[in-house]
Amino acid sequence: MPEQPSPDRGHEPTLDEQIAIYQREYGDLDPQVEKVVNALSRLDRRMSVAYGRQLATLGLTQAEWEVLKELVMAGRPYRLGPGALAKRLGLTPAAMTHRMDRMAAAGLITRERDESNRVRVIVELTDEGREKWLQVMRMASAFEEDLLQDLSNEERGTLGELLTRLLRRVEDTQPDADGRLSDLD
Amino acid sequence: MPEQPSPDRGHEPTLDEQIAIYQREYGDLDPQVEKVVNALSRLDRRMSVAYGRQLATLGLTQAEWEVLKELVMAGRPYRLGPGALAKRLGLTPAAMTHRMDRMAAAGLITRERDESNRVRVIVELTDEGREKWLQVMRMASAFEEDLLQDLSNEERGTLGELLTRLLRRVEDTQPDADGRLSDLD
DNA sequence: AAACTAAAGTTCGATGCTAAACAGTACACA
DNA sequence: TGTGTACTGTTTAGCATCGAACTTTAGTTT
Repeated sequence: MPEQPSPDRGHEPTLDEQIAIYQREYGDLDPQVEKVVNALSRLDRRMSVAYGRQLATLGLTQAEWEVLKELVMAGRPYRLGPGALAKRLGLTPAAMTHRMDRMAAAGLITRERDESNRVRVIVELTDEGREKWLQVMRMASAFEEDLLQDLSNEERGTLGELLTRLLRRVEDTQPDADGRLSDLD
Repeated sequence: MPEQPSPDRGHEPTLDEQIAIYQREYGDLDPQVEKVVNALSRLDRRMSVAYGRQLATLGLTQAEWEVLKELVMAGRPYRLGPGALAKRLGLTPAAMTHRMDRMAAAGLITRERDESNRVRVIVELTDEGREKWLQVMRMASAFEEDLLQDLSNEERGTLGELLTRLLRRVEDTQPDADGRLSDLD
């Protein structure tokens, strides 16, 4: 088992280690700024992975969850056209067509033509789809509460406020371009 | 141009609007927690998009950037095997093979057999690859500094500390499983 | 030595995505 | 009435990825 002289430890560096490396390789960095940005990025990644695992236990893919979420957010009767969905999710209409095929086959949505304008299609959440959404929300809110459990109420407020200010800044600086922005809240 | 009676406003809800909708559709939510989690998620998305745009102006894809970053992080002489890269980036070895093909063709890396163990391959950053990395770092650090410009030094410290605590929490709770975790710091 | 075992990387088939070409419907205007 | 134009959703071709089978090499065992 020759692994002694091998130059490969498969070990991910800690946040502080990573910042130290960046500073060594590129002097002109503010460690405080790097810490915020990299912590943010790592945190989001870990959350996405955790989320993905929870979805898998319910037999859902990330793609399906995104669509469910948008339909619920649209409010009753939980209807939206494929085009609107595609725009909200930042997908091409082509991708949406295929996603609908799969989700309709899985019984999460129905798809029918709009009789008042036969070019349009109406995608509607099924009862089963809505039930899945509720199950995910239960798991997700428990996970999120657990994630923040070490923070006091005041700290949660502070964090929310600081993040909101950053968000406003980036939204002002980098306007939407299209409508293409999605995530897995 | 018939768009008046259309049920589709392509408009993304604000953070507060979104949280209000969630509460309407699913009562059992802590708005403070939702605010933190959703702001985090939105922020990361916006940053990724901004980052992707900057990379594009340098003629780089996100995929290429990830590989450049890992090679530099490995330190001089900026060498790593495809397997180690794949693990760090959370890709299958198969995907790595193709990425290498493209990046070698683009002159960002070289790929040669390890003569001391002819099953292994050594991927090494070219001077051009390193130069690209530096260019990206210059743009990125400017962007990050701009993003945080509204926060005082003290606020930056507080934010970094709070995020770090969240990160520690999630790392303890959701151990790595594999080595598969990457991001675009 | 000869044969197992383990490990690294590549090749192969299938999936989901994008971009671009396409087809069908509704409204405007002559 | 007929033609033009805009808008929707689907189809097609190409690409990146994954999972699994395969090839080559190194070390281990007998």
